Amino acid sequence: MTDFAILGFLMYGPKSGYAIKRYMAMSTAHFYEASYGSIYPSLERMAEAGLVEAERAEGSGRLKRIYSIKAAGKKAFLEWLASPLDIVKGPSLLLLRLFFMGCLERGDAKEMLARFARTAAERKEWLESATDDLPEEPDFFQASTQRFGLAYYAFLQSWLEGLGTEVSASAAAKDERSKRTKKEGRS
Amino acid sequence: MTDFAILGFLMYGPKSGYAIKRYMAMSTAHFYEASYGSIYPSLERMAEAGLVEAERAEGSGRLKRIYSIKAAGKKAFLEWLASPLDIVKGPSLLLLRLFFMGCLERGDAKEMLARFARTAAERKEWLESATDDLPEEPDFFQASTQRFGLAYYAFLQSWLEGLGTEVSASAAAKDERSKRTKKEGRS
DNA sequence: TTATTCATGTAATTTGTTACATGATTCT
DNA sequence: AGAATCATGTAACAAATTACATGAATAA
Repeated sequence: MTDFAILGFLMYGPKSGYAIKRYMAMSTAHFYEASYGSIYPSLERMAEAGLVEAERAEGSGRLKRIYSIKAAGKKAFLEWLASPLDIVKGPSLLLLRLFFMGCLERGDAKEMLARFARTAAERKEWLESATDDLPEEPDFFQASTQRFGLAYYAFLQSWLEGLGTEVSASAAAKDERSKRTKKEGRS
Repeated sequence: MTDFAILGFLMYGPKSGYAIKRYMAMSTAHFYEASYGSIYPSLERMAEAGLVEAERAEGSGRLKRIYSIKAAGKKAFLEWLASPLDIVKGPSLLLLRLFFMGCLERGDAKEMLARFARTAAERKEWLESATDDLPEEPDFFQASTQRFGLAYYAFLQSWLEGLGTEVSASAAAKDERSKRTKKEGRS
């Protein structure tokens, strides 16, 4: 995946490995980010494979590689972009937790749901305020990933809150039932 | 993560590695699944660490290990369950694609969005029909992961469709503008 | 009897992170 | 002069997948 993400950034112009990482941090951090430990080796591999080429920056004593995407790289990237996508691949930490929450007491479970909902709200706020220092104006689709994030966190928050009230409601219903049972037992 | 998922399944009773995999396929497949290559080594590791214990199934010639969770395992599992969670960790293939869709022609992009929306709808249908052969009645939270899946795919589908119509609308607006400009140019 | 399902395991590979090492350049 | 940022890279480790190898039990 790293390879294609890097190629994608290079589609918008030549960049150094360092710059690619900076771009990621500013624009895709909420759904994708790579470390130097994967960026530099990936660039080297792709240079060997002829997908990108490095230009040693002129003058300066220390090596400084500016990579640009080559025709083969563009082809590979566009093929990847158009290839079928298994839309929700990858494990969901959140759902895995949720799946096992029956192992907790109801009170603890409710608290956790509330905490998750709060986290979703916080992430949303963070994303709202993080529209700041983008290098260039994001294009329509780049901006849409931001908007997706906002919509998704909102969805998540309300869903988790809904689940929390359901848990309360079912607890109340259970209390109701057991009260009635006791009464009937006494009568 | 594998370790905790496995411990979670063992919380509901002793199981073989094979059975754990089967359970995953039937109940958590849409957000988490592990391979034998991670399940068996994980069980072995955890047995060494005293989190689980294996019982060789009686009689049968071939070895067959039924694992049960021990006190230390329960403790570790419950700690994990209650630990703070970075709610949306992990890269999103979908958003990465979306981010770079400006590299495509508008028509191709629209088509891709439509395809993604269709995939979401299909996943939803698949999930609806996959409520079939669960081993036991899922509890409230287990069932809620299923419901989350349905709600999420619905959200995804409508969001993607909305984005598609936005693309069309902006294309139409652009056409409008250029038409007007031409007219004004002529007048 | 033959195919399928049950059942366990390993080796190679993939893919990535973390932590470290190094040094140039620019701002204060 | 010193701190922060720019900049590249590697080695150790982690986590998991894929493909393979093996064989017992059971259903057709």
